[in-house]
Order: sequence, then structure tokens, then C-alpha cells
Amino acid sequence: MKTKAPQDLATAGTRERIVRTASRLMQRQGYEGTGIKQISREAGVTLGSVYHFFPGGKQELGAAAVRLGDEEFTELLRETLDAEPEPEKALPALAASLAQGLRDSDWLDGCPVTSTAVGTASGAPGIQRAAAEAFARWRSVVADSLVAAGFAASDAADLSHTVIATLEGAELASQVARSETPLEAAGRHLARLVASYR
Amino acid sequence: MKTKAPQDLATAGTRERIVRTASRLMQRQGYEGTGIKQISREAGVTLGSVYHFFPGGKQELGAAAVRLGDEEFTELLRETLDAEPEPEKALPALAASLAQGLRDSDWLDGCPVTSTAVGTASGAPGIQRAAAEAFARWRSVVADSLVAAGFAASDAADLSHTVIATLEGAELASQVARSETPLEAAGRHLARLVASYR
DNA sequence: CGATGACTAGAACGAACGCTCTATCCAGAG
DNA sequence: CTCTGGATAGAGCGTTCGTTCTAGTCATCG
Repeated sequence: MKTKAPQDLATAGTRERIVRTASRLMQRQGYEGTGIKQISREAGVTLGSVYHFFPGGKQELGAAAVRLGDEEFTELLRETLDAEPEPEKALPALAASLAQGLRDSDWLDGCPVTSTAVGTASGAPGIQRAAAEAFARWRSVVADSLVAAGFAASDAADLSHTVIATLEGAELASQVARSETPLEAAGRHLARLVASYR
Repeated sequence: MKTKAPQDLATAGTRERIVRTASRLMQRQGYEGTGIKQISREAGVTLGSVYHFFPGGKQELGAAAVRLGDEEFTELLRETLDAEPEPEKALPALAASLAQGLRDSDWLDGCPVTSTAVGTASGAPGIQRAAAEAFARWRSVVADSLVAAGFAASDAADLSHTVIATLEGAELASQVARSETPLEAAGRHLARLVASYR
């Protein structure tokens, strides 16, 4: 019990490999389009291990995948917003960063939370809840950043809704159109919108 | 051949019933989450009829469902934008209309094009293409409306990207959060953004 | 040492998947 | 009338689905 290092590392390694693989696959193929056997195969893990770590089955695994996507995007959000104190510059940079990720994956990797959660509104409440929490967390990160930049708290909370929604929608539009233009326009327009509250 | 009425009406009736049912189901469950047998069952049609009208199978049917969603939203877009000549008022009305549809369906019916197309980027090029065409058509409807309201053509084209992306993202956020707030904020902020180009 | 328990391994189950196939129906043409 | 071809009908194909279950591995601890 004291020597957690080897065993727990191996444990965490397997479990994390499953979640990462699930998140990546569901990001590209959606929740329903991704099979547990495919996940276990690509993660180099047997079916028994998957059900050992996720006794709740596919739903529990899907919810964990959404939570991982949540954490990853939260980190990107914090990094980008902290690197540039002026939201008028940080927002276009954020959009450009999303566009780059999209282009680098050949327009395959959209938002992992969205693609996993879409179509699971009915019948998978755990996933829907995880997605709702992700959106709420992202909003609060944006709102905090705006407050830190000197905006009124009420304006910041209000704007955070549209910042997240616009980025999400523009990423989707960019993916479908296979073009960076929607994200580029979104970054520029969000900067202009935010600036109008100065 | 002259008396098309009875036969062609029946034909169109069956085919259209299939597409409408497919569109509605895929809107709620996604493309992969919807089975052809479920579609035929709920449409009151046998499997043979589905493959008779859609020899291309599920992909062809999915593309037709996306095209139907495209037409429906295009019509809503035109109606709402034409009813109010000032975009500053029409955009919030549009957002409110989407919010109402979402709430009326108990947050189940999001954008039919998005939910069908997400996760089919790889492996279903016909559906991806239909979705891209839908987004492009919506943008041009918005851009035309802005030009008619007196905006410069270049500003209108530029803004149309963000208008569609923000509405799309806000509808998604509203659905996930089961709240009209994101769409309400989106309508208000889009009006403000557009007004800043006057 | 044997015992324990977390973890790995994969065969097997019933159900559902997309799709193919043959048979039947039936209005209109000749 | 027969004939024709679009439309309907659904059994059945092979495959994959999510899940369950038993067996086996292996480090740790008493």
C-alpha cells in the first residue's frame, strides 16, 4: 500500500490509455459510432480491462471521455487567456489555435465534448451532464478572464455565453467547410464585440 | 404518364415520409444512433421500400435527411429575416425562435444538420458535402439580408460567417444546458455586433 | 509458503446492425 | 384480357454491437 508507484502507475496507465483512446475515437466518430471493442483494440487493452475500470459500461466510459475533453480544452483556454491580458487579442489567438488543431488533423478533430455528446441527449444522462458541466466551466474561465481585464462582472458573465457558443459554432462550421475562415471571422468579431463593452 | 396525380402523390408520400422520419430521428439520435429498420418502422414503411427509394443505402438517406433539414432552416431564416427589415431586431427574433423550438421539444430537437453530420466527417462524404452546402446556403441568405439592409457587401459576407456560427453554437449550448440563456445572449450580442458596422 | 485481490485475457451470448434477395401486389399499356 | 414494371413486403444473410462470464496472471502480504 505504501509502494503505490509501480502498481498504481500501471493501473493509471491502463485506465488513462482507455480514456484517451475513447476520447480520440469518439471525437472523430461520435459516441454511437465508436465501439468498445474498437477502443480496447486501439488502446492495446482487452475487453476485460475496460469493464474492470468502467463497470458502468459504455456510458461511464463516454462520460469519462467527455470529462477528459473538458479538462484539455479548459487548459487551452486558461493558457491562451493568461498569455495575453487583453481579450481583444486573446480571443483571435484562441480561434487561431482551434483552427490550427483542426487543420493539423485534416479537419477530423472537432470539439471532443460536442461530438461525443451530440445525439446522446436522450438515453445517456451521465454524458449529457458531463457536457453541461464542461460548458459551464469554460464559461466561468472566460468570465474570470474578462473580469481580470477590467470588465464588469455582469457584462463578463453575459459575454462568456456568446464567446463559448461562437467558438463552438465556428469550430463546427470550419470543420464542415474544411476552411479556417469561420474561426478567423469568429475571433475577429468576438474581439470587436468585447471591445464594445469597454 | 399524364395522370401523375394518384401514383406520384403516393410515391412522393412514401418517399417523403421516409426522409422526414429519418431527419427527425437522426436529429435526436445522430446518424450512427439511428437504424434503418427503426426508420422504416416509425415511418410505417417496409424495408424494401426504403431501399427502393434509396438504393445508396443509409448514406444516401442520411444525405437526403440533411438536405431536408437544410431546406427547413433556410425557410425559417428567410421568413424571419424578411419579416423584420432591421437585422438588429431580426437576429434576436431568430434566436428566440430557435429557443422556442428547442424548449417545445423538451431540449431534444437541435439542429438537424449538425446532429446528423457530426461524426460522419470520415466515411460518409455525401453527408459531409450536404452539410457544407447547407451552411453555405444559410450564410448567403444572411448576407443577402444584410446587404438589403444597407450593409456593405464585404461586411455582410464577413458577418454572415459569425451569425451562422454563433446561432449554431448557441443552439448547441442551449440544448446541452437545457436553458434558453445562451440563445438569448447570442441574439442580443449578434444584434450589437451587426449594429457596430452601421 | 499459501492466500489474497487487483488486473488481464478472451470466449460466448442475445440482440441489433446494414443490406440482399425473392415474392407479391397492382395500376396502366397494348 | 395479358403483360409490364414500379412499389411493397419481409425473411434471412453475415457482421458487429454491448455485455457477461470464467479462467488465468502476478505482485503483495501474513
